[in-house]
Amino acid sequence: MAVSKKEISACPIDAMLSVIDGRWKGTILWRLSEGPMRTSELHRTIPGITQRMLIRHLHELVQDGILERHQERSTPPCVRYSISKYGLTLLPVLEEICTWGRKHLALQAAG
Amino acid sequence: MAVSKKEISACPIDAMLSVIDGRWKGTILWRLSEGPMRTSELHRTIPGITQRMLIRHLHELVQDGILERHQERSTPPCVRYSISKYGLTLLPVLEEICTWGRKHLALQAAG
DNA sequence: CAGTATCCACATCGATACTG
DNA sequence: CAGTATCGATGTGGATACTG
Repeated sequence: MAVSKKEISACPIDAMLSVIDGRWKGTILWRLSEGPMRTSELHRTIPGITQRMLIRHLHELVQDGILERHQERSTPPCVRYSISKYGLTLLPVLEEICTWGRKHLALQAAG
Repeated sequence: MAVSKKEISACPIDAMLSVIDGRWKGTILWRLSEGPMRTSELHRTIPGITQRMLIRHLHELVQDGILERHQERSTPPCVRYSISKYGLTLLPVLEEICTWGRKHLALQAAG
């Protein structure tokens, strides 16, 4: 869109959507809601995602305060991502979204 | 995105987001939650939206069953849009999204 | 392993002009 | 007034190769 959702927007709905908007962010949060994970682990368990998009989305989520990045200084490097305390406040909302979405899919299937 | 959110997706979150995704859909639903409105009325009260995008989003929302379109056969034509019974089930979720978004904006403003 | 750099494809959106 | 058609801009994501 011409006005990127990344811009500062006065609309609270857009503000929230901008955080979870992105092809894979929902899936990423879903996986991480089960516990911290390494980058490569996420990469393996999310079919179809490219490394570029994975890293990109992870960093954006960190930027927004939703995720935390823990790096163990070692060779080769080991980075773990987890949902931050702030990110936890997002999960109930995602649940609601998911619930509605499930019903919507069921209705679509029914015709 | 390459895989359009309009595609049939097995992910409930994407399913819900695809319904409200679109530069202006949040705002449109917001306005219509206060009551039915004519196309021109919406056009006037949503600053910056073009006629094309307004109509486009309205029709998509009708397609998804969220809105209802009432046409009075007259010259010139008079069309009113309102939130459908099904669309009403979406509003509480939008409220949740909005609430979280408001807090998020407040935090951003705080730094 | 984690992350970056390029390059490209495509969907969405905006501007404008037009129709019934 | 409600809606369509056309065209161009651009943002987002994908493929691939590369670095520390």
